[in-house]
Amino acid sequence: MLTYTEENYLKALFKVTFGSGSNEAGTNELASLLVVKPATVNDMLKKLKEKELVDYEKYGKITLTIKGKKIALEIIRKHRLWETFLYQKLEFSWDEVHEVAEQLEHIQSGKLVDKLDKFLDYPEFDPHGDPIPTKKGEIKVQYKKTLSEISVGKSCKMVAVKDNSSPFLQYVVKVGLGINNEIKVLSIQEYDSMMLIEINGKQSTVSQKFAENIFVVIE
Amino acid sequence: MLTYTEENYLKALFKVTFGSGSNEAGTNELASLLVVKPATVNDMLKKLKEKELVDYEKYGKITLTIKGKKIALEIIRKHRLWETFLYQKLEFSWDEVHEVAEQLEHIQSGKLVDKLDKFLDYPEFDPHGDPIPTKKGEIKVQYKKTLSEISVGKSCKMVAVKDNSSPFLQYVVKVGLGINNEIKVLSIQEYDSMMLIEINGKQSTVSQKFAENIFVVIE
DNA sequence: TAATGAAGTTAGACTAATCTAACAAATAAA
DNA sequence: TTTATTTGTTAGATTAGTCTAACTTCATTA
Repeated sequence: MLTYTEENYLKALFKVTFGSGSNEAGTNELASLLVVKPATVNDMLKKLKEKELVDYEKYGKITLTIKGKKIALEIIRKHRLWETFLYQKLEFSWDEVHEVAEQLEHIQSGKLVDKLDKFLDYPEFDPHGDPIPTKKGEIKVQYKKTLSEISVGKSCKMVAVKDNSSPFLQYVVKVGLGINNEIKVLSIQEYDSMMLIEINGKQSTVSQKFAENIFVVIE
Repeated sequence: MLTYTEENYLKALFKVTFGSGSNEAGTNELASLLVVKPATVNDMLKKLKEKELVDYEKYGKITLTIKGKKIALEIIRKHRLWETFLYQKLEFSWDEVHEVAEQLEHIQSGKLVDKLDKFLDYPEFDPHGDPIPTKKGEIKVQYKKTLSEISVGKSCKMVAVKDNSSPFLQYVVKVGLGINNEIKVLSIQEYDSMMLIEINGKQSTVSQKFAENIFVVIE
C-alpha cells in the first residue's frame, strides 16, 4: 500500500512524462509541480525506485515503470470520476471540483471506484473534457489542438481545458465558453495575437495565453 | 486545520464519553479504542489540550471542550452521511460501508458535506440506524433499549445496531434481521439467556451477546 | 577546452505520530 | 495502613516527509 504522498508523486510523474515523447522527467521539474524542493523529490525517488515504481539512476532521467504507470492511471481515474460525480450529481461548479477531487482520489477501495463508475453510467470524460482511464488503464487519446492554433475564418469545437485552476475556469465561464461550444475565429491581432472569437453569436476577445489553454477539435 | 489523526482522537473521545454520564475518559480506554499505546495517547492529549480541544490535567480524566465536541460531531456527521450515500446510492451492503466511510469522513470541504446532505434528501439515520448530527451539531437521542432487555412475550422494533463490525452485521443479516423489523421474544433460556425470537414469522435463536448488540424500541 | 550556470545530490535538522521500557501515581485489596 | 495492581507519564528511539545549505555533476558557450 502506498502513502498519500507517494501516490501524488506517481501522479505528477505521469503528468509530466505522458505524451512528452521521451516519457522522461527531471528532479526540478517534478519539484516545481509538487511544490516541494528538489532535495525532497530526490529522497522520494529513492523510495519509489526501491518499490520498483520508477526507473532512475543518479544524475539520470526519471521514468515510470509499468507498475508505476498503472498506479498513476488508477489515481487519475479516481480523480476524474470524482470530479464527474461532484459536477453531475452534487451540482458543484466547474472550477470547484478539482480541489475536492485531489482529496477523494486517495480513498482506497476498489469497490468504491467501480460502483462510482457504474453510478455515473461509465463516463468517458470529466467536466474539464479530460478522458477518464478505464478500469484496465486505457486512456482515450483525443486528437486535439489549442484554440491558438486555429486560423482566421475557421470554426472549431471546444473539448477540454489545459489549465484546471479555479481562476482560469471562472474566466472561461465569464467569456461564455464551455465544453462542446462552437467557436469561430473572426480575427487575430498581428501585434499581440489577441483573438476575436464568436460563441453562440456572442463576440469576445481573448489573449494568446487564454487561447493556448483551450483545447478544440476541428470538425 | 487538524490532521487526520487528531480528528480520529476527537471522534474516539466523543464515542467513549458520549452518554457515559460523566463524559470522562481515561488514557488506557482511548488507547485500546484507537489501537495505539497509552504513551501515544498521552502525547496526543498534550497537543489537543494546547489546541483547546480537550480538558485534561496530569493523572486526571479527559473531557472534550465545546470546541472539541463540535469538531467530533462534524466528523461523525460526515461519516454517517457517507455511509448513507454508499448504501443508498452505490449499493454497498450494510457491512461494507463503515470501512470506506472511515476514510471519507476526513475529506475537508464544507460544501461537499452540505451538498451530499441535500443529495441524500437530509437523512436522519445512517444504514445502521444511528442518528446523523445536523449541520448545527444537533444529534437526535432516540429512546432505545437492547434486545436483551425485552421480556418474554413482548414485541419490539429493531432500530439500530451497537456493534458496527462486518462479522456481526453479516450475522445479523443471516438471522434475517434488519432495521425496522418487528421482533417478538418467544422465550428465554434460563441457563444461558439464549433467546428464541420471531421475525416475519420466522423463528431464530440468538445468544445474549447478540441480543445486547441489537437496539430496539417498544411501540 | 575551460568557465559558468543549471540541475541534481548529500548531510544534517525538524515535526508528527508512533513505539518500548522504565518510572510514578492512584486505587483496590489484604 | 501497607502492599499490590492498575493506570498514567516520561524519556529516548524510529519512520515518513519535509526543509536548508553546501556540495557535485552535467551541459552550454565563449
